[in-house]
Amino acid sequence: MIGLPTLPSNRRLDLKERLIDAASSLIEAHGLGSVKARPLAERAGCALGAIYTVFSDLDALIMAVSARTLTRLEAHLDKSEREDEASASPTEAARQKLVWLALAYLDFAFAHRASWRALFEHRLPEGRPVPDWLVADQARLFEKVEKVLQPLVPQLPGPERAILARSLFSAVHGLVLLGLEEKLGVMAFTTLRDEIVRIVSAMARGLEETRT
Amino acid sequence: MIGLPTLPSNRRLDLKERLIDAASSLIEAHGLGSVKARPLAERAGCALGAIYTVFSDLDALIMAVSARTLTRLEAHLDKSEREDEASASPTEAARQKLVWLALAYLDFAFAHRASWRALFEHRLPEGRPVPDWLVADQARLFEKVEKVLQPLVPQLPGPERAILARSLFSAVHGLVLLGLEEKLGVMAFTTLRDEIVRIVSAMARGLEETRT
DNA sequence: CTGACATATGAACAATGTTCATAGAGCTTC
DNA sequence: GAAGCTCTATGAACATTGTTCATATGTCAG
Repeated sequence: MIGLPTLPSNRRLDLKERLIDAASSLIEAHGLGSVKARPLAERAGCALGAIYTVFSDLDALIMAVSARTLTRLEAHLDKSEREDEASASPTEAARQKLVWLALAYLDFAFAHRASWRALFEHRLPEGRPVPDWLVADQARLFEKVEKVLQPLVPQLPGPERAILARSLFSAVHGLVLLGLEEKLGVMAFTTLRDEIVRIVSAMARGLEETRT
Repeated sequence: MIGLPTLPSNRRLDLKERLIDAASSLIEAHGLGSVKARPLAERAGCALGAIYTVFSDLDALIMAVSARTLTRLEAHLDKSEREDEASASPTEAARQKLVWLALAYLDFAFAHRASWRALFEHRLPEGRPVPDWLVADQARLFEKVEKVLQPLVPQLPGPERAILARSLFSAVHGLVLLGLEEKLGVMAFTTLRDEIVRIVSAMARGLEETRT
């Protein structure tokens, strides 16, 4: 066997990494359903049983992939926030930011379709709770919206704003989800973009009216 | 023998019905993942192999369940439309109808959680196309929204209105989907109701503004 | 009643996730 | 470097699934 002598813990981490990579590329190539133990072992260059020395089962591996995808998604959204511009008014700027955030979400989903879909498609066996760290990772997405939302509805109490943020996120998520859903005939990307602009703008305007 | 174009005797139709019932109740009780061949056969009171005399595979059976669920959903939404009231203006009435439609969607999803979820959770193996009749069944949902939408955006050309209807549906779908998503901590039903009212109203108002 | 066709059956197969007895790698001690 | 000890990696074996197919059973015309 070639390879430099590595400490056991390094080897473990390395294997973990390789398995996540293998699962990622399988998902991206043929969807969540193609994550099978034997192909995974082959791609990661390890024995079948080795998988279970670093992950308790395939679900745990898939959640590790999800965590990585969420990190990348967050980074992608952060990038979009930096593209600020001077705007007429603070509410105008906030509205603009909301739209950008939504478009960035669409871009990510489009560019990494299968991985993004796997995030929501994957379900744990009945009765098994989602780990707290994964829930927290997802909750951070809502917080991003919440921050941008602040100037639009300044009078709204914090908890209600959190709920509103979740709702806005959900609405955009629905647009992207069904827009890219092949079951319904995928929408043209530019059409989808326009629709997101239209709906998010409409929501933002509608929200402003209720401000007082 | 390829395909199953056998003559539909009464016994066959009966078995088909029983299998759909069995699958339905399994889904409602323990989710899509619990639809397994052997329990199905037992519940339907038939032999294992009998399943494959009326359905080409389990996916076909699940799609039959989906068709039934869609029919019920449609009926449920139609009921909500009849609850009309005299309103101040035509646009006011349309806005109200949109909200009712969305709330009816939420009610159905809440009352038949697992079946409703199965509608979107189920995925065919890669490369197998969704049958046209199922696509058509789903498309009818969009049409319902489209009809209600007409008075709100009368100047919009037909095709664009169809797209807008799909977008509105998608947004509401997203709200319901993530609102009932246990992965994220389910929202209280009344909160979710309020949020749907808020968001749909906001969208409707926002759309009206762009009318001219 | 008999033969010919149709239908139902469940044992057997293939694909899959997971386990575990075993082989072997790495480390310590002499 | 040999011997012993611990910890890891291995893949054959098992359990659970969807699906098939040779066979048993039913049906009905003549």
